[in-house]
Amino acid sequence: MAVTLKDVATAAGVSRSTASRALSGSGLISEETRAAVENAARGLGYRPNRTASALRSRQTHLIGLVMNNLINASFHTIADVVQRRASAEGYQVLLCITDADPAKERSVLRMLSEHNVDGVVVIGTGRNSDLVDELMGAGTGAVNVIRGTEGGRAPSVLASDREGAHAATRRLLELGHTRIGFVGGLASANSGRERFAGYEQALREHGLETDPALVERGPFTPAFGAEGTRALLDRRPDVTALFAANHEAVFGVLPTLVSRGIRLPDDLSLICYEDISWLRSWQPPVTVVDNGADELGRLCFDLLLRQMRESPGPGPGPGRVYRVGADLVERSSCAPPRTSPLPAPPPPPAGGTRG
Amino acid sequence: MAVTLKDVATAAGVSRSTASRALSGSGLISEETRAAVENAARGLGYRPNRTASALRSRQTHLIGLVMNNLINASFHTIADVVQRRASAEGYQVLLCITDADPAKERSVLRMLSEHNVDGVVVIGTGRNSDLVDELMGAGTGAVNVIRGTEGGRAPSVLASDREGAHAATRRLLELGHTRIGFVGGLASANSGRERFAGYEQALREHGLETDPALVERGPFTPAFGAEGTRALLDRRPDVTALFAANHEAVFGVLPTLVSRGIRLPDDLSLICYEDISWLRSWQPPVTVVDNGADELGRLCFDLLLRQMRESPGPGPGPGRVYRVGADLVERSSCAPPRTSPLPAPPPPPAGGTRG
DNA sequence: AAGATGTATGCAACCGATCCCATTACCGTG
DNA sequence: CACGGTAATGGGATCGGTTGCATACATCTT
Repeated sequence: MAVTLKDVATAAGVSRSTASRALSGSGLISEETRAAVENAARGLGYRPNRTASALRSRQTHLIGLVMNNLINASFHTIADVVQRRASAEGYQVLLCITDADPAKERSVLRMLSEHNVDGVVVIGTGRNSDLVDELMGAGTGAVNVIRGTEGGRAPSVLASDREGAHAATRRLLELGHTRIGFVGGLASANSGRERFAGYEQALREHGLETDPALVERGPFTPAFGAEGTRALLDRRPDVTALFAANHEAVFGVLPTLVSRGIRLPDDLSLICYEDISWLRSWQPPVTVVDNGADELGRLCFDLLLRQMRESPGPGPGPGRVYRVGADLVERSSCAPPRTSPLPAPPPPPAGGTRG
Repeated sequence: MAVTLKDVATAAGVSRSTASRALSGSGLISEETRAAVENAARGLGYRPNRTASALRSRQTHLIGLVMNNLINASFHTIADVVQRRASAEGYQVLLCITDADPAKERSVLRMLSEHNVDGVVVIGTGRNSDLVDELMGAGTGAVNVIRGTEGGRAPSVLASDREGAHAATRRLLELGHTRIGFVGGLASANSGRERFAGYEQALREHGLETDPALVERGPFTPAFGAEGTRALLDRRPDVTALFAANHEAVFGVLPTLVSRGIRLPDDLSLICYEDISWLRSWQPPVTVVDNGADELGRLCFDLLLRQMRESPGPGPGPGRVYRVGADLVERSSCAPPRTSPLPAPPPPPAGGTRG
């Protein structure tokens, strides 16, 4: 039904091989035959069959993008960047969502191998390095992002969670804050652990000890952000600055501050992790740590592309680790500590009346 | 290098055809040969080569997902749902981002055709129905979501923007509001047009005329949401309710209300379009119109699956249009109109001091 | 002028699974 | 016993490009 290379060859009066070489640009072809073939192809509306091409040439121009979910902002930023870079280089992206379920991850990696992808980007998963190594053994490229594998052959592109948290905390200390609250993720997550470590390190370097009463750690949810903030403010009303260590929590932290009538930066200073777009349009614009999600995406695809272009694959040694820096983006949510107490906690939910 | 069907066949002592039938489950196979082949396959770690299978059987088990961007919440919700449903049915998703650029769209659709995808989901684009029709002519399935094509053969799954906006506005009217502000998208976007129409219709049905001073329309950005809200509040301080007609604007609307010390629902009632997760954890939780993004995703994939399972494709008539309802999700941001004026506009940015 | 390079092209195998068709084996039945 | 029918399997073409090798002819070398 569809126009095949054979049709083009016939129309141009050459053999299939010649037509193939003319269109792929490889091999020796006279300028006139090339033109003839190209005209014939255009005239017939020829579309190369990539499946057939992939079968023979062992290049599918497909890459797999394996991630826990599409909701997390860093994840879909990376997905976005990888997709754009890939398509600019003639690769298509197979989107795979695993819900952080190791069994799904394994089945997805098997699937990708059956589809003969040329490369794999694995976001935020330090697991299954055995399957990834197996893929690499078969000549497939692979890169880990956000989380690396221990001892796997694939290179890793990691964020600088500890450094970012350290910079944020130090900035607050420099402004004169000494009672800095931490609202962030559990130690069970790598990023939660690292960011807390950065926070503690900055305090230590400033001669302060971590005060457990100033620390709220819990799941990566807005609900926890709200709850944790409330608890922290109630327990330590003398807190003068807050470090919100992940953007999911921020969705809970900010509304809670608002509902208590706490104004930034006069009543409280706030720094958030990850540069979510709406933190820019917040009143006032919120100072954030940009974890470099764009750069993570760019770098990891470039590493993958390099692997895919080199013939066989890298040596058997463990994959190199690359770091992408985190930047403190100063906006207007930080100031020196306030001198008077925080506004009173909110009045009990009164029905529709106002003072 | 890799284990092929031939190896499995040899190991099991049968021919390639028999091995193929045994593994694919089609055709007549004795129970014992099937078991023998399956054991051989397992033993050798056989992975079917989907590229080869696709070439011969003309089924790639790939579907294309074409969308403007990954950032828009409805879009990535739909992408998420489609990906999950697809992978549950053994299909993989090729992610294509077009930035709403018609030229990119066309090149993406051509690319998908070259990759021989079994189906295509086109989100939020009413264009290029010619290329989509061409795909369908070649036996590929296709579905439009959010926006349909005029006269194209692919079915469309549309949201109920007008009805949703109508329901929201009516709810505010029922509470007794008569000065209801509209902050939303330009008429150049379909959703902007439809939602505004629903707003106007509800007012009309209530015997009210649209007051241009209460309407702010602009780009789908937080910046416009903030700016529009400020302008509207300044122009009409007697406004008692606000309908924020898209979630991008909401990111600007809410902070602006907060910065003016306007409390929900006592000072102002607010309804937002699209059920973004953090509107649930806002203080107070915000009443929203859920445009049914999940259901849009589910339905459009089911329609696609049906097409892909039916042999050739639908008749030549124009594609059917399906509607997914919009639900008003009542939370706590709405109340009867206030009786006293709004709090005064914010003080000029004073440097660090507070009353 | 004969041999050595080099350029342009065709032939045919090939990638790995699928599937039409032929073949064989085995059953029941008139 | 011959014959029709069905179940199970093998043979080999096929999907549509790609690619190694052979071939043909032109150009260059000494």
